[in-house]
Amino acid sequence: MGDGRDGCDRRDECDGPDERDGDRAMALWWVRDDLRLADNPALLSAARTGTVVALHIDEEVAGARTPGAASRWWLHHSLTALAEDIRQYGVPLVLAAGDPCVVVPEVVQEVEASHVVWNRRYHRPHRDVDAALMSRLREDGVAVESFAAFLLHEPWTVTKDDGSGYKVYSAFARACRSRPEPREPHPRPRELRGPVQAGEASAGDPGAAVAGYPGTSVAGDPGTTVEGDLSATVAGRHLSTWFDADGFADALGERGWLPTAPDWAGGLRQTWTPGEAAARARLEELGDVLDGYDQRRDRPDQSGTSLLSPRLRFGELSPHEVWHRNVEFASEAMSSGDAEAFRGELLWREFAWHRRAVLPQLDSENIRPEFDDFAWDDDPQALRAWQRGRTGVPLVDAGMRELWETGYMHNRVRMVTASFLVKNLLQDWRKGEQWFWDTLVDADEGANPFNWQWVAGSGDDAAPYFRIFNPHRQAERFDPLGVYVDRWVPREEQEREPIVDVAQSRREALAEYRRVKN
DNA sequence: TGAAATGTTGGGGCG
DNA sequence: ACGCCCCAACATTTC
Repeated sequence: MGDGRDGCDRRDECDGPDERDGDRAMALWWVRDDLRLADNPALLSAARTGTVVALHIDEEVAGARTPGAASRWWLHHSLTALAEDIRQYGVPLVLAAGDPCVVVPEVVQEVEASHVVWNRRYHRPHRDVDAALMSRLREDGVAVESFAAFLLHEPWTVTKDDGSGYKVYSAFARACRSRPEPREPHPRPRELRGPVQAGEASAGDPGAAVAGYPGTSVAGDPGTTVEGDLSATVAGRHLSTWFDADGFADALGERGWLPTAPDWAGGLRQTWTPGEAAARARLEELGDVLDGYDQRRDRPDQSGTSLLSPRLRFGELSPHEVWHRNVEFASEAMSSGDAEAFRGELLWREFAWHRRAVLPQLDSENIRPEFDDFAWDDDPQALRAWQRGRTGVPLVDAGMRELWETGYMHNRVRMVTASFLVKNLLQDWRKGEQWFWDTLVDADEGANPFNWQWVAGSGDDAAPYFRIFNPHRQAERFDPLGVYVDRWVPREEQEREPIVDVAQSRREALAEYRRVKN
């Protein structure tokens, strides 16, 4: 674990597919936060190796949180989209649950996989699981490889001269920019083969695919035959389940990731289409977004942000693809400030993960220990009012309602609402972090706790404790006509009395911050 | 990726 | 014409 690389080779740069016709190797692609076909080095490697089976695990990992409710909603639909995409090739997406160190070897045995691949992740509990699993599989004689795909710069590749990591964003960003340009994105696999041939599996009649097995030549593609043992039971189900859209949907539904009573996901459905195709469609609009981005990204009353955060969170797009698309637009007569500002946002995401990789307690412990003394107010009513957008402060309420309704909140409003919870309501930042974790579709183990500690002032290179947003002033500056607030809060409600005196509570927060500092 | 408090300056009203 | 005061506008300091 010391070097943080799962002990594997670096194979970020994949050459073209191996021409190994007749190679019947079976590769298991463990799908995590990389729900895409494009620029997916693990999938590309699996496709070059031979026949591919995909696996997604509802994981129980000590020290790592399960995704929040909004993220589960997203994951449900994005997995559905992915399963559909790979079913075209006869590649099944197997769903399993439990400890990966138990589940993966089981699935390997069931599908007789000779290779296992995945793209690396960076939260320490996850890295420990991946490292343990890798050794275990290798002991069993299984070939295992992991790849870099989630970040432009893996945390341990950006270091100061003494080999340690960065704690200050500006220095980190400078170091990133002085490194070699991130690699170009890989194409989708040119060939992708599953145990069942394309056409058969997606024909809507799983029985036909199963009946054709084994050893049946598939018309139109005489070079390949159906292979694998469909009588096997994978993750408690007959293998044919995973080739069948309905069978897959049933199994996914059993995870219980969609809300039932009440169904709070209506706004999410209206706002988002999870899946790689929709992600790519949005990426195509990046040129429009970048025009004036430097100024407009701060304006919640304008659609000036990229909306790519959940795409990156779930890996529907790779950061490499986003980065290079940005560069492409930047070279097209775009004011360089706009493209540069957007790059800065991508690097901020990298920085959050750079810190997270060495701070497994980032979501639970103050990075600056003096904050352990802070006398947070424990007021469930105030917390509730904040969560539901009933604080009586229009911009705060607008943001919290946007979040509840859509699973998203404009970035500037995130800063304002977070500052308000911590520095006006004096509630512990962890309560806000937990709420965002549960309600944001882009909640990320790196960015979410990192940004909360940044706002609270308890992180390194955080906003200084005295930097307190005045929500009225922020509304004046960034939503001058009240367009954003009007969208989320009815006019008459905007006249309500705030639950807290903004000026007074600010002074109290400053006094408390001053006390713990000394 | 702040905002309030405090300090400075300069124009204009006025005696 | 001059000094004084007020205060807006801007700059600096402080939290």
